[in-house]
Amino acid sequence: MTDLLAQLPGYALRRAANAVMGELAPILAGHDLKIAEAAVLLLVREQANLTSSQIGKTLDIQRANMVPLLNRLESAGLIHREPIDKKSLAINLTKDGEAKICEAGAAIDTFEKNLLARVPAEHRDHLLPALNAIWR
Amino acid sequence: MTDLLAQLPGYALRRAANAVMGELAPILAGHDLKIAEAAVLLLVREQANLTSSQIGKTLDIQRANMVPLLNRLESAGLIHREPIDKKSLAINLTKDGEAKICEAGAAIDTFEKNLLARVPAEHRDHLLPALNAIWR
DNA sequence: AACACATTGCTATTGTAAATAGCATTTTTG
DNA sequence: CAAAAATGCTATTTACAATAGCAATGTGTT
Repeated sequence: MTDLLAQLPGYALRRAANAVMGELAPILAGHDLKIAEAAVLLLVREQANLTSSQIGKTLDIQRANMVPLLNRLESAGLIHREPIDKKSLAINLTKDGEAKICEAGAAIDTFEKNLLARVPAEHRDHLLPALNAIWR
Repeated sequence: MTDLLAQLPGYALRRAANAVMGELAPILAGHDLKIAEAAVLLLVREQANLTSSQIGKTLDIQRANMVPLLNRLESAGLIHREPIDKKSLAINLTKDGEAKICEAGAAIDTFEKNLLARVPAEHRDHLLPALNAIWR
């Protein structure tokens, strides 16, 4: 029908991302996490002692918006902030945070597998490198 | 560095879409259009006499949100609404609307070409079918 | 024809994510 | 040491999408 729009990579990208995030959000909501929060937890698990601004730079979240995000994770007992020097704070997972991202991570892995399964086999291995080439 | 996140297709999709829309928005803003508005104009140009709800279904925009969008396009003189029956309105481009989407469409085409050019040649032709398989 | 039901376009409101601007403190650098 | 940059934060604003409800019209069934 509207093949015109589906022939524009930009539009397809927009629709695909909306669709996928719209599916992922309720899954993570089942773990009481938002998408951006899960991304922070994954990153913090991989790399210890990151500061708020380092996380923000990596995930493309502005400093001002990191504050309420980290506040929520901290008051949920998932992370803790520890002073590095008199200016910076190291962000690390708590025990609860490790457990949380462990179970949520499993759900994400399943989700990602299902996502890739939707892509025809001949295109599947090209998706990730193509996407990463666009933004990295 | 954070290869973990870049290995998740869902995350790469999110970041790529954000990056691309973040680049497209100011280009369209130069034509006094938002992304969703440009999509409507492209659709309406391709298919005459669509109703608001048909456009909404095609572009995945809710009826309630179609109203201010179409209002803006109409008051900008780009579209006009004409009664089909006593309930429905046909949306069509005005002369100005045709001119607008003609010039904006050229900018979009250039943008899309540049977007594809970023993708390594061996992955390029797989991007669109892979994305469309995800949401269509 | 009469009825229940769905659709259309709309209003009004809410919620949420992201952007902007500014500030005090601290660190870095030239 | 002085100027500039970085850090974490507050407060505000903007943009966007979601929700609920409504009157009018159209559709389908019996």
